[in-house]
Amino acid sequence: MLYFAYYCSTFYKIVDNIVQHTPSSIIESSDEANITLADRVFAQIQDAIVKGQLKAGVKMSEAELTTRYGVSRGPLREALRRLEARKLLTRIPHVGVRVVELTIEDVLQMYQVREVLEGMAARLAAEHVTEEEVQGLKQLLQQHQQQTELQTGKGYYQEEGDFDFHYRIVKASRNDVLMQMLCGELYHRVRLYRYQFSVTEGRPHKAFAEHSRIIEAIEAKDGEMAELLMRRHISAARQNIQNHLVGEKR
Amino acid sequence: MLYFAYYCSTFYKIVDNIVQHTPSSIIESSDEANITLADRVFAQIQDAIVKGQLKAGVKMSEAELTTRYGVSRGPLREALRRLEARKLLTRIPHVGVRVVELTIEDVLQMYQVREVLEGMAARLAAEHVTEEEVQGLKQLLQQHQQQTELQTGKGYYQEEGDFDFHYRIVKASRNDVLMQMLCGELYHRVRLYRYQFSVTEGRPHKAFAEHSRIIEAIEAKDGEMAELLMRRHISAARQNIQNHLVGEKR
DNA sequence: AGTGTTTTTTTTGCATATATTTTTTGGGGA
DNA sequence: TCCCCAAAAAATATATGCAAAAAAAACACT
Repeated sequence: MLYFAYYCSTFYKIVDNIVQHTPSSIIESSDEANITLADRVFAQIQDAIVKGQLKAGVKMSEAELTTRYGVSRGPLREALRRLEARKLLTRIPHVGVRVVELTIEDVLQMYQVREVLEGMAARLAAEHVTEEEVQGLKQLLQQHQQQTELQTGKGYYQEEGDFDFHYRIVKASRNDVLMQMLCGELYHRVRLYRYQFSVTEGRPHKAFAEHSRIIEAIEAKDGEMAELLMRRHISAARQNIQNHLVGEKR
Repeated sequence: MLYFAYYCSTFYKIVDNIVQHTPSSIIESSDEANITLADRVFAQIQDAIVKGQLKAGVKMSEAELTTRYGVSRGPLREALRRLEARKLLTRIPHVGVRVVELTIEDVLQMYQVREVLEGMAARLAAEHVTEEEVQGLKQLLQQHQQQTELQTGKGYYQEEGDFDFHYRIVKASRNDVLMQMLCGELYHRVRLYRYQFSVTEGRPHKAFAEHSRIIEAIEAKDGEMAELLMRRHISAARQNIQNHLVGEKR
């Protein structure tokens, strides 16, 4: 039973933070359906929202969701409350919930916050990273390079892969509060934006080079430099968004 | 009905973020009980946790809570899910929820994150603040001064008043994402820590002087200085905690 | 006496039924 | 034709009942 509790918290980690190593079936419980329905449907709906299967702004009636996901309204509502707390749903009492609609301002603000938080993460990562983690990062980068060169899996690098990179650095920071803020909240909304605006952030090669330098700084235990590079990296992404999206209203 | 929606979102703001201007009855809906029970009990339990009425680590059985707060288990469970999402409760499936227990490491990490986020908030506030907000901050500071001098309301300044100060600066930053992260999540846990560790952060005069200088920098639209001062302010608080608490285990 | 097992009890998880509230729709009047 | 009001329909909010799992207690055995 202690084992059971541990198992559950592990599952949570997998669901809550982006999982890179099993990019296909994030949702399904690996072994048995010992997880509560509320947890399962929470992960399912979150995934559907973040991947754009549930479009922004659409009304999500409870009746429809219960039939689609095969649960009763009790656990469904618990899941909706959690998604609401994550700002993936907006809810009006007695009216219902909708998939959140992001504005350009929201996205830019998210990147502003990411800039400071991930800068901090990079600095801390440089201080606390282990040799294994550095090797893992290098290996990941190599995978990205191959995929970029081959021009296959273009989407992968720009989505899961990118988040994988950032996720690992945050993890290496050894600050759980930071980890939760970035991986448990912001990342989901950032992923959401990519679908809502259907943007493909067309600077993969540049981003790749930036990732490479960040890893170098971390490996050299140069926290100051790692922070600076990471901030520039995210700032560049933000300006890229700003250039592309400002003008197009919404 | 549009009015209704606006009313609700306003209520949310009041409940979600610390309210200073009506420090007594945060929980109760001002007018009528048009708010859902789940929302009300969420605010009530959060308040009880943050104020230490529900002690850290205690098991909270649903049956007990339903009788205490006079709601059925449906809305109660919705509230518990939201509190779980806020990391104020920890939950083990099929076992139950407990009030979160903070470790020293948690608190120090929280202050580390606060340092960067509130530094950013101060910088942005200096860029976006209005004249009215500056006057309001000065007025607030004056109130604190009086209370500090008279040695009355000592508790007020150290709790609600302190958060009020920080809250206003974050609000002046005009970044809603930042606002939500600090006021919607971190602050609750920071408040919680003060009760769990029953610490009175014994540097009120210093903190007061620091607040004063931060306001000056903001008024002068010196974002860089405001950020620096805010970071030092929070860093000092963190080191104060570290000095007092490290050694005492837990 | 202590430990392991089984039974009982309690608690959480889930589904359904009832009650409010909102939305829609239809009718009447200007 | 448009607008307003009322009644019906639909959706959300809440409470209750049932099932399953975990905790507690009683029992048996060594």
